[in-house]
Amino acid sequence: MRYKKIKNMAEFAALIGISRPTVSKYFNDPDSVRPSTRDRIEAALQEYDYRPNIYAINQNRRLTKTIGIVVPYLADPFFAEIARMLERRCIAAGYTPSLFSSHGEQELENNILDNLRSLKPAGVLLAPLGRTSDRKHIEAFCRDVPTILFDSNIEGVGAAFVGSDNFSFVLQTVEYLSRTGNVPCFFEMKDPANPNANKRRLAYLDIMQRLNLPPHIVNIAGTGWSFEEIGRQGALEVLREDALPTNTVLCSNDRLAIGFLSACHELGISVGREEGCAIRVASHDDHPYARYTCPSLTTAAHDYESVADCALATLFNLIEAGGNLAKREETVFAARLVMRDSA
Amino acid sequence: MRYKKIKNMAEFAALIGISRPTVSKYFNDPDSVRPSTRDRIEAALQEYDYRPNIYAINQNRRLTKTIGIVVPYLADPFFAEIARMLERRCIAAGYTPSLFSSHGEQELENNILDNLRSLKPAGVLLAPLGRTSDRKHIEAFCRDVPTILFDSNIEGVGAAFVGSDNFSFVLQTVEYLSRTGNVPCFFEMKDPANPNANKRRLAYLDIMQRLNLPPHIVNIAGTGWSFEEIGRQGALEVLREDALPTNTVLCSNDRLAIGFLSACHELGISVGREEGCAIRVASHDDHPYARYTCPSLTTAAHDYESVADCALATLFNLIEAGGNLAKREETVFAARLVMRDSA
DNA sequence: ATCATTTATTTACGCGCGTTAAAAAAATAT
DNA sequence: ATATTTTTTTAACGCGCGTAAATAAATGAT
Repeated sequence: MRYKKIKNMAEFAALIGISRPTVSKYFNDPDSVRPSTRDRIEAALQEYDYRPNIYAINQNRRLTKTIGIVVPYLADPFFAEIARMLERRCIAAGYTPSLFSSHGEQELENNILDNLRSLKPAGVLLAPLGRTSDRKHIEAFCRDVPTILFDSNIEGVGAAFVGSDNFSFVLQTVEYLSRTGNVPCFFEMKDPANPNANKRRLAYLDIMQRLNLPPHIVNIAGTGWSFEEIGRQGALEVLREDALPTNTVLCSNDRLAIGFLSACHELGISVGREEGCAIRVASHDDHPYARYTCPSLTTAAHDYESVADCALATLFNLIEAGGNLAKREETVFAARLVMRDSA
Repeated sequence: MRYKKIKNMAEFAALIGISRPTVSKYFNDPDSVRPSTRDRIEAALQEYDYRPNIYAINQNRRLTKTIGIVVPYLADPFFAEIARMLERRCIAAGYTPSLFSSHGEQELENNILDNLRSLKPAGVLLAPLGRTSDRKHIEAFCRDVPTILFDSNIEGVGAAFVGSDNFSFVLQTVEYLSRTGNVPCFFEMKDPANPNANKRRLAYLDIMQRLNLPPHIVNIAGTGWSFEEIGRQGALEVLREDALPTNTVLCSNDRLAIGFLSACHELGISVGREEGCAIRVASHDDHPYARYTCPSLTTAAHDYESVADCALATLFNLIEAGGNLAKREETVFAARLVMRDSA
């Protein structure tokens, strides 16, 4: 490869004696030019190292090949994992993903959407902050950019929603726990930052009522996204005061449960479903680390793969349909109970 | 706010009766226009909702306000955490961060750099794949874009390197372990994907020699980035065969250790520094979850904050200096031994 | 009121590319 | 060789903005 840096398409085209529009056509679709021309361009591409400026392309194309992905908190392994799957699928489909984290803040979420608008993405996969989102802002964004919501629904916003069925999560864990032992209490933050927490509490209350069981909610203090530490502190407090209403704990999510298990270990409380264990702990999400807690965590798993597949399939439909779907569909996937050793 | 969408700066300028170059000047630096003009623009900004297209800006400005951040694997909480810190600091400094994950693949790393070039970022913070990086490609990129390497060094590439001192990590753990009990063996993947693994093994061998202690390396199989599972499988095998050369295990990194602890729990092997425990396990990184393993993991901690601060400070210097530093400095931060319960 | 200074406007060009319409050239068919 | 079809070239404009130079207007000092 000769070292001669080429700064734009005109220069590259001149160098090989082909007109710029033809080269432009080639990059849009290599099959749209005559084979002999294609060969000359591709030979030159080996020789010199030129790549069209993707942002200049995006500025001009009606339909770009960029897909925006926005999650509320990327340092949460759950979102890191789903983002990873989405990115890989985008790349496989010939798109360029662009990933953003709102870091749990409304202002950042708004900024990210404003910047995304400039990017003119073909479509956007947005997992909103949820309760703390700026609904109007997101609505305005969705009017301009084909957007699929995932993980956390905002009624009527975006062209579709794909996520997990919180009711199914709680139904399976509650049903399993109460069938195999004592009735679970529900362990959660009083003022949770993550979007699905409220739905899970409501599901818990609803299910307990249906099963004609007494609900017990254990609210712990704490704000922000450090769920493990919040769970641990909350658990230490509750356990020390012996304030647990039952010996079976259902945590709102796995990160709280990780903190809970850590607290139990510190206090020498044995956790598990086996004979002789003091308490059972279960949870929701099947967080990437749930397999590696001690004891391993019994939890209701997201169908990560299906959510990722469906979200992207829906987005591609939306893009092909020119940005509008006949009706706003909400697709939710049921949980899969993963029985491990903690309950 | 009136609903009237404004598509570009010219339209916005016309609407308020100010020339476009003046509006452009305002967005570059609000203080560069007369207060009365500034007020009119800002009043209009309340009224209508217009934001300049950041990618069009980047195409034209010599110095953009974008900073690229590239990490080898974002679903690894270590990288997620350092990326989070870097992003927040960029935003605080008035820059727009753009985050990318190489997903452990050379081809993706190369693509990301190619796209970043189009973005014309003011600077880039790159944590390369390391051994599996395409050195020439990264070198070529660094010639065009002011780049600071972090986490994993590539000799002579980039304007500077900021990271952690692997030798210091291993020195502290080995010293501590051998002082307080048996000599540690070194538990690692035979063919590790993460960049710092080799340096840690070499440091271990070096330190053991200096201390005149017999080195033992336990190599386990496995490829890819699922370190917890690899560590768990490896540990199960080694423990079942009773092939551990000593009762003290030093894992190359915390993720392997998490898997190791999980295996111990499965096999009913007690881990800890207390009397009566069968083995001790220590590790390196102070992974966000190291605090929550059972028992909590004794490890050598990265100085995340200092690495993030220094990497950005160096990058800002580089940017101010116009893209060239007098000499290529390598800054490494020492580890901090975090004594918890596992060793 | 006059002159000097600061700030704003006009005009025009550039960034790197997409896109279109008309004209020219090349390939294919007859 | 001629007519027909396909492909490429030429020329020109647009995207949304930065920037520079020349000119005009507003401000401040005297």
